[in-house]
Amino acid sequence: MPTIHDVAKKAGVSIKTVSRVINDEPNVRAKTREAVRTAVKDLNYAPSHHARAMKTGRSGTIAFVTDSVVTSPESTDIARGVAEAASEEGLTLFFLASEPERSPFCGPNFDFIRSAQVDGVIFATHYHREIEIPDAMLDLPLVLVNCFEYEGRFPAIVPDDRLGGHQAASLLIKKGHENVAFLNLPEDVVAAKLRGQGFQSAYERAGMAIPPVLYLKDEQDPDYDHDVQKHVHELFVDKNSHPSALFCGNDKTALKVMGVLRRLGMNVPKDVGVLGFDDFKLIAELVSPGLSTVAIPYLEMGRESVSLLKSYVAADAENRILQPAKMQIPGWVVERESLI
Amino acid sequence: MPTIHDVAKKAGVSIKTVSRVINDEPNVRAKTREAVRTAVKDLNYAPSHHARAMKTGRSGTIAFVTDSVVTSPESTDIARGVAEAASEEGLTLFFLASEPERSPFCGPNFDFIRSAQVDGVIFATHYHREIEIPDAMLDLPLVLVNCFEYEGRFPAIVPDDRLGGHQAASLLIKKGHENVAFLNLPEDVVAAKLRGQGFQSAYERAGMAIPPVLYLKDEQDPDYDHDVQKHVHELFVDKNSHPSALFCGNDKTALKVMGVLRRLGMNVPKDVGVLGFDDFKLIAELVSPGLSTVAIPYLEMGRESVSLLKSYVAADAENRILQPAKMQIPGWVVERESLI
DNA sequence: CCTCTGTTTGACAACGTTGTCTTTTTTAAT
DNA sequence: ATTAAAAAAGACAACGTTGTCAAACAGAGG
Repeated sequence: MPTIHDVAKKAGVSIKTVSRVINDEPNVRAKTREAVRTAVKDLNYAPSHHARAMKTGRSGTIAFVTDSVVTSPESTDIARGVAEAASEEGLTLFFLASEPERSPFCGPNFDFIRSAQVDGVIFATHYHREIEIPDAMLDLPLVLVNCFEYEGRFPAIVPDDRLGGHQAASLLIKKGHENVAFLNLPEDVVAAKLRGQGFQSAYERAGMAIPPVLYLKDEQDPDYDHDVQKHVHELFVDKNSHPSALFCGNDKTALKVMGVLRRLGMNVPKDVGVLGFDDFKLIAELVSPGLSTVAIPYLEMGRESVSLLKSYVAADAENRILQPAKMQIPGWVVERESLI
Repeated sequence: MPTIHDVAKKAGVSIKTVSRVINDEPNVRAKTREAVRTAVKDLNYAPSHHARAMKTGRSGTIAFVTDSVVTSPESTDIARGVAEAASEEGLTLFFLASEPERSPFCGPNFDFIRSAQVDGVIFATHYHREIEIPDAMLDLPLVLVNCFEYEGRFPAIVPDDRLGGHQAASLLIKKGHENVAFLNLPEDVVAAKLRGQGFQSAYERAGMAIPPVLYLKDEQDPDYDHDVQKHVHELFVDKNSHPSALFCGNDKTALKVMGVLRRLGMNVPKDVGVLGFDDFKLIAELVSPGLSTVAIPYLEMGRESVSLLKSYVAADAENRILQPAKMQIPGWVVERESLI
């Protein structure tokens, strides 16, 4: 690899002049600039990232830390958004995986973040939840995506799950569904609670009977399939309450539910409407009938985190402090064929 | 951020001694070592990645370049495998996205790879294809995943698509399906050609009539849905050839096909069997009936690429040359309920 | 032609490490 | 106690940049 010295020698100038040219600094004669440029081309010179970072203290890199390596649809979209936006902003991404059990900012990851002088950090979780961040992270611009800290010391970008539940309910109400049920995510999940609240509040405000919210087991649970089946059977067979529509905690569950309903001899959407959550297109668009669902813009949340981080980095450089805020990102309803 | 000098002063030793301790070098007295260790802890010292990389020439980072930011199931699994394996090996990942149209190793990405002194590069494509690599990349250890170079100058890890097609056909034959059709990927795709060959050769060897291979339009094509429908209609309505099973180019297509069949009033698997390709679990496991499909271990391919890269980096360090090889990774059949 | 600006260029230190070599200290052997 | 050898510790340069400051140069006005 050629260095700045090689370029300087080839162009017959000092290294400082080369430095000026490659950084587009003023006070270089056009002719000199040209000479340096050709030398750079000829030698195929690329300035050393490390030397630069060491001298200037900024590396032009940000660390993207995630608690599960792009495994859920949400985390995949967040990662995509972050990657795309970073690339557009000229930032390079360090991709760090944290073991889900441990705190994301301890051990090798944390050491690395500190040693590598990253300009900032984005931490994303694969489901909406609260997390703990060690004090040491206060030194560095950090943006949270799909998670938040209780004390609110860091800016966070989270989906507005309460609104999402409300939107789902509003759609159901608009379509005249009075007898419905919500097959929600597990109760200990932040999103589940919020969506449940939003869902019920919409029915309450409409002056209608408040529909039940049922909590399913975790998707990872080996009993998950059976649990879904059990709940659907309870509603339609045991209790025979026959709701006219089911709102599901996510699209995957919705698909499972549709399978169970079909096996019970019921037609979706004619006999029962089904409404999902997340708008995971790969599923929602593919299945027939197409799944109506509440969309959450995870990709845009990822993108937003980069531009938010940039503003924090900029503030940091000027020794200003930006008040961290929690951004609740609204979703919207996507109507396909599974609910009429 | 404290530096090695701060630690040295605090521990009352020279910087070189600190360096020895943090690098686990010998010839340091236990007591001294302990003193340094506590100073490191107290000051919360982390050695500068950049200074180190500059001095030693190795950065402990590898660049993961992909032509589409984790958008297809394959690329997601490859990325996961790479990320996991890299983390286990103590390597840190640079995540670079290349615009699909342009060569992956030009422009900012390429410059970055050169300036950042990465120890090696992994390049993955989101579908199996041939690519061109500029000569300049010969300087650096580079492993290709899901793609290959015509000249074979770089090691490549690709799925054994011919075998995959063969395996699918063998299963169909074993189950007694004589009248079948292959709704393949678009003809210009490498994988399509190979799978088609493997598929037909199995029937040929069995001394049976060679079934037709039909090529679908690209999934991105706005006419894709219609194209799938057209082909299925042709087989079952127009020509009335009524195959007993359909082998599909990927799981997504298989799902579409199942939808069309259902609308035609046919039951899967009783009236027609359906076989997919890729074993994209999110789809294959979720849908009912569960989709039988040919699994390709993309995750393991990603993992493998990291260990392969490591051996190339090691060889490079010793000035040895490893002969690049194309690894054809075999898949296997996963039987669920869509084919009897 | 000389001086005074203002522009262009260069010399050198510094960033935080590790490698090389030297010096000091300890241990072992006489 | 003396000496040789081995072990431990340190001084200093170097990696490839950029920032600071000083030097050289060009152009304008007298």
